[in-house]
Amino acid sequence: MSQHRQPGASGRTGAIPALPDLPEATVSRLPEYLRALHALADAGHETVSSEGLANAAGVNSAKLRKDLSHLGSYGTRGVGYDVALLVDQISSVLGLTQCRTVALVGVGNLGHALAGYDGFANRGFRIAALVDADRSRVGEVINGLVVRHVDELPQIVAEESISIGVIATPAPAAQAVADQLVAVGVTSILNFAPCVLSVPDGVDVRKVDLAIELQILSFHEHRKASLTALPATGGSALTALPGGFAATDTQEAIGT
Amino acid sequence: MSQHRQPGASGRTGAIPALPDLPEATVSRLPEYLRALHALADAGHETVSSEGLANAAGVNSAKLRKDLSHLGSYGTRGVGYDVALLVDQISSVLGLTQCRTVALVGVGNLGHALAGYDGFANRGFRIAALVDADRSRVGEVINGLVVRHVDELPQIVAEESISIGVIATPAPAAQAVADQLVAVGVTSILNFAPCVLSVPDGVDVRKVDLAIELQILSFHEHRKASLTALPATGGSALTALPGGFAATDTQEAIGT
DNA sequence: AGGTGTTTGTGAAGGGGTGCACAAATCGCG
DNA sequence: CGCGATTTGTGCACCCCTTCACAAACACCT
Repeated sequence: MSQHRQPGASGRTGAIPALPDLPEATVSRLPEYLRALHALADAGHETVSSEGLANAAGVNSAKLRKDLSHLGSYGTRGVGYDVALLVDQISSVLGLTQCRTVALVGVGNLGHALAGYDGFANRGFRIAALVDADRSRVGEVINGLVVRHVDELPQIVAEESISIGVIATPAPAAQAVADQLVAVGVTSILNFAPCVLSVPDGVDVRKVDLAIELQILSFHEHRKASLTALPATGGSALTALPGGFAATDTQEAIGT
Repeated sequence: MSQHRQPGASGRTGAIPALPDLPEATVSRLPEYLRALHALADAGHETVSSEGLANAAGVNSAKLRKDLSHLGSYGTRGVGYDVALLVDQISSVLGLTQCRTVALVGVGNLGHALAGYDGFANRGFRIAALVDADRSRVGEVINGLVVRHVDELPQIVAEESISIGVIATPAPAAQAVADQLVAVGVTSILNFAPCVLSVPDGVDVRKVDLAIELQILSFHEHRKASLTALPATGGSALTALPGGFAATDTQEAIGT
């Protein structure tokens, strides 16, 4: 967090949704709750207890209740939460009531897969434009979309109201692409390139680095191997590896 | 963290590496430091100051120093850190001195891209096996590897010493695949399927959900739009939110 | 209506992470 | 050899987050 929000700045009662200024940790878990709720709705459940939803989302039930309490009181004591109501509430808070359009830059190996990934459309995102800096790829059709040149970004943003830019280029090209996205008014970027982007204030960048995830797993694997190789100091339960970060913080990040 | 380690259990001086029991937040940042260090080494730098490395990794310099201090004192006051030495140290701590082999399950859209992603090989990981449950895909050659059936996992693990399993299947199939991986002895899983996996203690699962990242961005986008629509109570700066959270987080991992 | 059982919402305690600010340590130079 | 400049390593205070535990609230049954 680069800066803390000033304490009273969000009070502002009277506005339409009255933004509750959610803790960042809560925001990062809301999408997981939403996914679990959709699954429960598909399974026919009309209400869920905090315990049930917490299990489906892989978190502690107390944590779930506190998270939801930040959105307001949408549960009924003795009964639980109304699934449909909660879906609407969380969707609204996340800004998913309107379908958000995404521009994807870089149609290499990874970009190709992202362009065809159906997990986006299922959850309220529409890839509206494919862009690449390599003119030899311009014109190629992927999943019904024509690849356009990165220089056309201004027109593209004018045509479709792009709200998020996804960077799937090689690392050396990423910063230039980010600059171009910012220049045409994009204020949210999802970066798959393994490098740090520098952007002006007001622009959000989230980074996903597939290799980093593997390296973190490698660390734990390494540690587990070292421990089991030791003659067991005094604790006998080393085989079970009580240690654990097993499924907790894991099982949901990107949390960390 | 599902459980805390008992206070004195890790002291155990005398073992070969003397595992320092790193904070989880530090572990999630080490890969980013490693990437930045490689870039610096390629650029010809032999030493870096904490300030320089922190900038390259997108973190605070004090945080970086504290993180590195957990590994031991490998810096020289008044000079900085030896790049090559630090690369070796971090690689060693992360267990990257040996090349780790990965089995990838699910060669659909996403799996296909992961199989061809060169970011893995570059950083010490080798995809040693491609596996799918769909027999119509078995035999297909991707990036020089033949797709094999998931039932062959026992033989595959016997041939290659698999240390990490990557699940890139649709959500409904993920749990069954995880069970099979665990059954053949895999204790680290990277899960791209949008669902919660349940695994026994001792098995680490990290989850990467591309749609969740977009939803988190959507929230901030939504909030920014609501705020700018307001007459601005007092705060004008919206804060870029460059920092992030553990694992897959903003501008640095996942993160978390 | 009243009692009982269930579940939410939250106060409070504790742990962990972050960042400031400074002392200790090292280098280079006169 | 001593001094100043530079940079690391870390004690400390603060803040956020997590978790426990419990009172308040609601539904259902008799």
